Amino acid sequence: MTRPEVPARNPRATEIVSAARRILEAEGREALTMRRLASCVGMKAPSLYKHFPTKRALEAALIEQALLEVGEILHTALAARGRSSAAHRLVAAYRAVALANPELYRLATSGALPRQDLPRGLEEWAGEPFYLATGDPWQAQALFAFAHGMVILELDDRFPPGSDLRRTWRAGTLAFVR
Amino acid sequence: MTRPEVPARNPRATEIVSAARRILEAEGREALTMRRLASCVGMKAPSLYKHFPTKRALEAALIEQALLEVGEILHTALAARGRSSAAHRLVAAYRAVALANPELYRLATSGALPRQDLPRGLEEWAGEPFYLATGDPWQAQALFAFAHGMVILELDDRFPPGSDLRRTWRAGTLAFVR
DNA sequence: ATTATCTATAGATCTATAGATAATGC
DNA sequence: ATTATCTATAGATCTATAGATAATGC
Repeated sequence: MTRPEVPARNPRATEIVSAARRILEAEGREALTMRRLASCVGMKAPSLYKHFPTKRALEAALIEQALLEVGEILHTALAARGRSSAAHRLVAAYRAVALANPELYRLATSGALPRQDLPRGLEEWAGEPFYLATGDPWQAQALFAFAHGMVILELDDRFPPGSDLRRTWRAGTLAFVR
Repeated sequence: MTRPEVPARNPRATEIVSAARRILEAEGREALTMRRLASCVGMKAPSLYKHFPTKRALEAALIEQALLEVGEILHTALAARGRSSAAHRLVAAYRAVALANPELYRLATSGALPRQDLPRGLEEWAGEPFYLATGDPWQAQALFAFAHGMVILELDDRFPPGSDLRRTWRAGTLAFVR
């Protein structure tokens, strides 16, 4: 599978998406309003609608970025062929990219995916490394579910305080490798 | 660990929580507003504040119910000692209770837990079966992360259409049992 | 006396559209 | 001529408080 083409955006739209991402990461999803975003790029809220038809479309652009970056990192990790197993490299990369962009990760993975507004094949391409690493669709989905569960529980601070998550990641990944 | 005591609530407060749960399951988290809830129990929104100091407190009451029910079902599944392994019984019960109450599950597991507003020890008691089933804290957390990941991805329709999730659950659970 | 309820309202938001005006590109 | 912007505003919400009034329990 080859990295899907994403439609090019003009500079202003690109700037808007960057600003949206900064607001999202700095202040969370609730803070990302059309007014706040507009003021961040030096315009008024109604003007944003010349660049994105709805707020959903803007969020879809952020999700597109997230999937592209995650896919890129996972494919790279898989291709690295280090001394650790493919599954280990994969989940380590997955955790790293998610924790580096917690709010973007949350936005991209919680709730329904706006598949209509996303480039065709992007979702599949981003998830492909799990299939390549395990060679089995069910193992792949299960490993992905484990990784997502770990990340989202970690981000939401759902594990008992003082948990050694490094060991938990290892225990889970080892289960799949054996 | 024994099931923690939860503070008793008077009939009116109980009725309010039940109505909140009905709204939540029927129409989702967004629909659960103080006004909508009030009208559902035949009062005006400001009157609710005589029973719950804030909306967060009301949500905490719902989360308390969720944790109690999940804990109950998991402990029961573990105690059942059927022909399948403890881990298999556990995740099957987990999936069943979550899918039967999808919006409540989402409310109880997404975002930070309002630990201040929950009975002491409830969270630990609800999660205990994972520790009992695996006998190892890291395996327990990893199995829990897998189960939560599966459930939330399933609820959010995140798996490719036509996925045979029964097989995915089996593949993941087997990984931990071996 | 206490409690549960009401009305009225403060004080904030939001997303999105209509229509006018300024700037840009042929 | 087209595009990007603005102002003004429609049309909805929300949570939560203040203070008045009715119902209940001693």
